[in-house]
Amino acid sequence: MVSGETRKADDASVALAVSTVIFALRRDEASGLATVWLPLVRRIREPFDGLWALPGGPLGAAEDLATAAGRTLGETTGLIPGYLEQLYAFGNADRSPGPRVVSIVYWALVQSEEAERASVGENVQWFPADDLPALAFDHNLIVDYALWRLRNKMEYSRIAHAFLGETFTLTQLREVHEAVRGRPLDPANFRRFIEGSDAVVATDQRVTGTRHRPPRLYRYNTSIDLADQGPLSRLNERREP
Amino acid sequence: MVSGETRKADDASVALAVSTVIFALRRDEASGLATVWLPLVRRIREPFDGLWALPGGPLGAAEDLATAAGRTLGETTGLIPGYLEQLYAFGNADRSPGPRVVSIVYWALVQSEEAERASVGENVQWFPADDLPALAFDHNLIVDYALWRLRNKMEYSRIAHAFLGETFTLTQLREVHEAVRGRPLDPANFRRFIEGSDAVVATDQRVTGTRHRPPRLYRYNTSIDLADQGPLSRLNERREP
DNA sequence: TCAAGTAAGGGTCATTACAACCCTAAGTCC
DNA sequence: GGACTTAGGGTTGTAATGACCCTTACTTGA
Repeated sequence: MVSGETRKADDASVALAVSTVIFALRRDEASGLATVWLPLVRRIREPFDGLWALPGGPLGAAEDLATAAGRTLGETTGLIPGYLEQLYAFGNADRSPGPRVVSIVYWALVQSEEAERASVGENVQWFPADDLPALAFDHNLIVDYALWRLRNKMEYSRIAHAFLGETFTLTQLREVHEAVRGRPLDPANFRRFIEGSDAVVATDQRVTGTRHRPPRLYRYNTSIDLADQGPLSRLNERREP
Repeated sequence: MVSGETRKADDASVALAVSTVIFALRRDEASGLATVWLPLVRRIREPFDGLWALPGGPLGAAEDLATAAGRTLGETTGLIPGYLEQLYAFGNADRSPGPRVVSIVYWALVQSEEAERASVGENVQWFPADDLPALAFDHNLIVDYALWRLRNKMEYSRIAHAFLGETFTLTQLREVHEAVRGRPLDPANFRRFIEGSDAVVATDQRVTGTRHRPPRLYRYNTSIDLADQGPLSRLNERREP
């Protein structure tokens, strides 16, 4: 008959971790097509010593969850995401051998240029999101879910610009959608769709030096953004069958 | 450079709680219209002593998160939900005075008849979801978010039957949608929509004793359900702007 | 200097989803 | 038997979407 907010868990050995699935796009030199990649971190202790895992770490004492996700991501990979949203809390009793771990997982997007700059070494590497090796814990499941959320959300939301810089052409924006959704989109229809939603604002600049008609540069319409995540805003989710 | 899955939080005083927002429909005697209600539990200790709060409790040592949500819900309210899904993990550092609490919140639906049977007393009461008093912690925010998720999901998903019994008429199903979405729906269009999706299967039974043409009873098409929650199934979410 | 090549950017048209609306069917009630 | 009520089926107009076409404006190569 009592709300349990302030009771402690009976078993104090439940550890709380925060992890982040962060995506960037990479262009394949051969085909010219972009695909979705993510950085993973090699574990250097048991369990799953030597396997690849999501970047993450423990929750700081006075730290919000999203802050912890950003901080641990930065500490392990050096990346600063342009978009960050809670994905799911994974806490099945059998998801980890040894002591019980509940992971609150975030998913994030980062610009390609930013991704290039980030530290990569023996213990941090980028992998193609739909062709991963066996990961530590239930992290394959987590990545699959995050990838599905990304694809789903790309269809109704305005997150694509988090993969791009300040300004971009509609073709670049279309290529982001094509990379995530995995199929080509009609350029004319895409243009009409984007300009119909006021997701984007035309600048008066154009890209010169291409071998064709110079495309106009666009900027994201930040007057709609406001807050973009979680329970504070209703701008961020929509459907699934 | 290390995945933090098995490290403990620096501050062991972070408590992990599981709470549930559970909705049922109630028909207003006067207007005949149904609205969304939820049960709350009165707190009997500090902080927020005497205020109403969501049912919940601590996570058991070897217990999955959803199991803990169902268990604590049953212990405090006696309700057994027909639908249960994770909502969000609330963990802002300032969401509770005193020791740090991270709450993993679930949302659930229960049949009206089941809701009637459940224990109600001085410390458990039902409230209309749109018109709540000031609740303990950030629970007003949580309920608002859950309500928004319910309304959103009702538009693309097949969860409405969780408010109803084994069999039901299309008018009953339509009234559920109307109650949640808060506006009347065209009966003919609704019928076509539902029969077009194979969400529902006609039985050969009809309801007799009404003062009009006897309506056919339907049953939900369980061959599509399979799993319905979380990362294990892709059947459960969709859009938001 | 000019033709070929390429993507930008604007348009049309057929198909489809959906909302508004109408009409008949099949019971009960008086 | 006639009025009343909801079930349940149909039609029509409109908006959204995909497939496709055409012109524009630049670069490149002959």
